[in-house]
Amino acid sequence: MDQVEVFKALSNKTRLQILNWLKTPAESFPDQQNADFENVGVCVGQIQMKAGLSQSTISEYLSILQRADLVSATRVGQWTYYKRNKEGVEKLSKIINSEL
Amino acid sequence: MDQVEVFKALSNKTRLQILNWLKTPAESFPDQQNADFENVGVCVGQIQMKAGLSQSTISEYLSILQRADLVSATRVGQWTYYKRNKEGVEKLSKIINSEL
DNA sequence: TTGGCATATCGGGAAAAGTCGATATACATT
DNA sequence: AATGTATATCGACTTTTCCCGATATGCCAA
Repeated sequence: MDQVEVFKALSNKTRLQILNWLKTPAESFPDQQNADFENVGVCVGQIQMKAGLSQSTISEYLSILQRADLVSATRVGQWTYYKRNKEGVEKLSKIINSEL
Repeated sequence: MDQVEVFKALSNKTRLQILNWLKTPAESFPDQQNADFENVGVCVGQIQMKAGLSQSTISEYLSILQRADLVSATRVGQWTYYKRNKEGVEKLSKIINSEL
């Protein structure tokens, strides 16, 4: 894992917010109450609406977070669901505690 | 504390290295064996030599780390000694564990 | 198979970061 | 006072990031 890439992914207010929303999706996205999105995640459109930036920007932000192993994506039909990647966040936490 | 500013400070290979060096200065700077720099820190020149970038760049990098509360500085005569800021790093660790 | 959504990718303009050499400042020594 | 040394700041240039609109792709329904 490239540590710099992870910190770059976190160097943006909106991306930090997204990660924070995905930590507690039920609270952050109360409108979407159909699926068990605790397991699948939240689709791009919901995140985009809440963030208030353009669709292309949010799509790119999510792939930046994914490349940093901070979220994972699942495609279902025409939707892509993103969820927090526990392992990646824990790895980051360990790096900070052991190296910084 | 501005979280984005902290992550930006960490979004650079050299700055990450510096922080890592300052975690164990005795091992990272074996040449400088006079003072108790465990308490005071390491002067800019030593860090610059080890990093291999220009003096102005390292000076700026150190002030970026300082603004992010990751290091602290002490001026002694014509030298400025930088050391790791335990509190700042711990605060960062807590943010990651509670918000991301 | 055509049209409509959801998402991804592309191209670009503006702003910020990376990095340098030159210069300024501040302290120490003679 | 003059010189030397350590660090900080400035100005400039290049590279990267931010964020958009436009377009492409992939999937679904009629």
